[in-house]
Amino acid sequence: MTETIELKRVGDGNLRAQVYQQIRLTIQHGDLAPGQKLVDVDIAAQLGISRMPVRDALMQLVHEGYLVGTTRGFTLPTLTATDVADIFEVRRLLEPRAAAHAARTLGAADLKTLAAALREAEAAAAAGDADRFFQANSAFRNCWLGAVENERLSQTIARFADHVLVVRLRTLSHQPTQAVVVAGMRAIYEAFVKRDAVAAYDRMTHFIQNAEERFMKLSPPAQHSSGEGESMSQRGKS
Amino acid sequence: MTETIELKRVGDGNLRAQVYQQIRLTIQHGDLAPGQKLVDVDIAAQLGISRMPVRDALMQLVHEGYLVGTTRGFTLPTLTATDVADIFEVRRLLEPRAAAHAARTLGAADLKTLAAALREAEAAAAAGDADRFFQANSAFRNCWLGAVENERLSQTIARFADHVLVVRLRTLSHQPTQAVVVAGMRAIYEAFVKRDAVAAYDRMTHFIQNAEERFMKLSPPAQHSSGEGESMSQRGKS
DNA sequence: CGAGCCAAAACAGTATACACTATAAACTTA
DNA sequence: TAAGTTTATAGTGTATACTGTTTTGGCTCG
Repeated sequence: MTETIELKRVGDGNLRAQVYQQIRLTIQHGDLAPGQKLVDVDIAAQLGISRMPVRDALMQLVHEGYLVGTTRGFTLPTLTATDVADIFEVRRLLEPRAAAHAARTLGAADLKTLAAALREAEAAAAAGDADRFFQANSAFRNCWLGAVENERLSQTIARFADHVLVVRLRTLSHQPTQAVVVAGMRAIYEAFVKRDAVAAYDRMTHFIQNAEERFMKLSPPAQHSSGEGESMSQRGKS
Repeated sequence: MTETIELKRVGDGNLRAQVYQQIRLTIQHGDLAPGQKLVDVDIAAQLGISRMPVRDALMQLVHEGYLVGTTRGFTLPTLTATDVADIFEVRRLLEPRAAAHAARTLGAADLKTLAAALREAEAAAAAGDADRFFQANSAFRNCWLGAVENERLSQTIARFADHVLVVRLRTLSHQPTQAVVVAGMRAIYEAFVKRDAVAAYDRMTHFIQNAEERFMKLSPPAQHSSGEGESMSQRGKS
């Protein structure tokens, strides 16, 4: 309402999928104010389509944890420290294994992409450009994750990583954190180049532990589930 | 069409959630023929409601992997050997850790429930009642999974376990398999009773490995993603 | 001046109707 | 008789309209 986000349809076929993609990219890019309300009818009007596809897309995003559906519009979830800890626990379990897989399956082209993303991240860190750094980081992760042959594994990781990434935008502006992240990326990259699955596993473990520590240290602590923060109230689950 | 499944609304709040629950239970219980087509308008007529809530529920189930949405109705996915292997890999990563958690947090009432489920499973196995065995198995799992304090972890596990469980119905009728499963349940239960997180971790690891082996050995092998089996063609994902 | 209540607006849930697409079956032709 | 084409039907995708609920703002009463 107060600040209409610009949305454009991305050609993909299904309207629902288009809207879904668009909103998700908007969220991932951080173009969404923390308290911003996403209202289906508004977005529909902005896109010149009806409410239904928008509504479907929003509900899918809610189900995936990108949004929370309150009684009054959809909005970004405010992750508590517990939420973040939970997500990082799952990531710790999954990502090292996935990295080990990737060490086996990454192609030469992928390694080139990773190298480019790594350089980009270093440049962005040196320039203090948080946004570029964020993008390079995502590119790096998407690349090696794409090489993991277990689709369910990589998709699950991508989802959970995205959840914290939304909040992590803040800590990623922090200069020392950027340095730590770059070092971790480089270590992982080198393991990939050597096709050393064990090293990839270990370094990814280390990387995630570091990321969590950094996050916990720097996060503006919306402490444990006090009555205020709405946290993640999943609805209608088993 | 040919065989209308009986559906009843379960009181929970909004229609979408009710329908979702109902269909999911139907799937989990195995009351759905492998080739059965789920058509929104049919279900809607059967429940005396409109298509929309049914459609939403079906799409949610598709997104969660319980169903696949073809151009002609929704149907059960036919998991290939690769699919099953992928799912078991994720389960191997997640469940031992979750079991270790549960060993710490399970209450006395929970242990009673687990003991009851275990006895029930043993009785069902002795009687050769595959259906009862299946139910007891689910009760056991849901109980300890409910005690895991990391919601995201337990929900992710529940989902993946359900996916193979649908297909596992077949192997679970096999007498020797039932014996193996019961032995595994008992081992895990005893670790829980002793509140031994390490033992719970190890035994769960062993249990899942066993389950996978059993499955692979007995499964009517819809082999690797040949052109025929439609497998899991997720639509509109990243 | 503050608190409680009532009314109106905003927004999600649900229903119905229409359009478009893909699949399958039937008919025609070679 | 077989193969290709066309048509019909089944089923999803999208739109619009309506209803119920919750929240917010204003008004009145204490």
